[in-house]
Amino acid sequence: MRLIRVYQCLCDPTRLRILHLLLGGPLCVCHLQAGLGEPQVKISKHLFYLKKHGMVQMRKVGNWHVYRLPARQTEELKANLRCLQECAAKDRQFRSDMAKLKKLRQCGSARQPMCAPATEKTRLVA
Amino acid sequence: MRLIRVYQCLCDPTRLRILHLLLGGPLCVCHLQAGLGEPQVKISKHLFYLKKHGMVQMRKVGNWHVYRLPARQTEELKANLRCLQECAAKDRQFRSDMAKLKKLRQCGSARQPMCAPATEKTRLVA
DNA sequence: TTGATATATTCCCCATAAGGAATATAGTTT
DNA sequence: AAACTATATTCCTTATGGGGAATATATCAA
Repeated sequence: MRLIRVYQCLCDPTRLRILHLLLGGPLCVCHLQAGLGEPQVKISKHLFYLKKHGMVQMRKVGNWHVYRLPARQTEELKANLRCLQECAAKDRQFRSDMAKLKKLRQCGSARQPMCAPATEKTRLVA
Repeated sequence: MRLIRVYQCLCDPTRLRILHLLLGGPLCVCHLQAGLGEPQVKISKHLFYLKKHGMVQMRKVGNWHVYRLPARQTEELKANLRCLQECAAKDRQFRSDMAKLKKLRQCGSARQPMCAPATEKTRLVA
C-alpha cells in the first residue's frame, strides 16, 4: 500500500499547495514561500516531510534549494498528481497561489533564481 | 479546499480499504468486518469518521447498518474515487479484501443481509 | 573575514487521531 | 420478558504531526 503514503502527503493544505505549484515545474523555497504566503519554517518543514516520503526531490543551486516532483514516479503517484491537477483547476486557493507565483516570475527581483534571466547556473532541468 | 477533506479521509489504511470495498456497492458493518479482518471497534470508528466528513452515508436495515458512498458526490470526490479504483486494481491488499468479501457473499451464512437471498427488507438501493 | 541571504533544525506546546477494552444501545428472536 | 445480534460509544493511552520562536548551517558577496 504505497498508495497510503501518497495520500498522507496530500492530506495537509500546505503540502497540497506546495505540490500543486510544483506541478508547474521546479521551484526554490523562497518562491514557494512567496507563492503560498506562508512562513519559511512552515514551508521548510513540509518540504522535509515530502522529501522524507519520496514526494519531492531537492537539488542545490548555489544558495537556493530547488525542489521538484520526483523524476521517476510510481503509477499511484502519477495518477494522483493528475487527479490533483484536475481538481485544482477549479479551486480558488490553488489558482491564487499560481497567480502570485506567476506575478513573481514576471516582475521579481533579480536576486531570485527563477526570475533572473536564466544562466547556466540557474537554468533548471525539466 | 474541500479537496483536503477527501484526502484526510483517504490517508488511513483502514479507511481506504473500507472505501474501496464500498466502491463495489453498499455494505453492512459485519461484511466490512469480515472483508477487512479487523476488529469491530476499529471499523465502527472509521465509519464514524467517514460519515462525519461526508464520505459515506448510512441506512438502517433491521439490525444492520448499511453504509455506502454518498449518492451525490462533488467533482473532487468523484475524481478521487475513480483514481482510487484505478490504483487499487493492482494492489494485493485491495484484491485480497475483495476476494474475501466475494467468498463471503457466495457461501455466507443466511444471517447476513447481503448473503441471504434478497427480500423486500434486505434488498439494497443502489 | 565580515556580513548578508537562503534554508534547515531544534525545542516546545497543542490538537488530532489511532487503537484497544469495556460498556452501552437498538433491534430481533424466542 | 429475556437472550441474542449488530453496532456504537466511552475511556484511556499513545503516537504523529502541525505551528511558532529561536537558532544553526551553508553559501554568496564585499
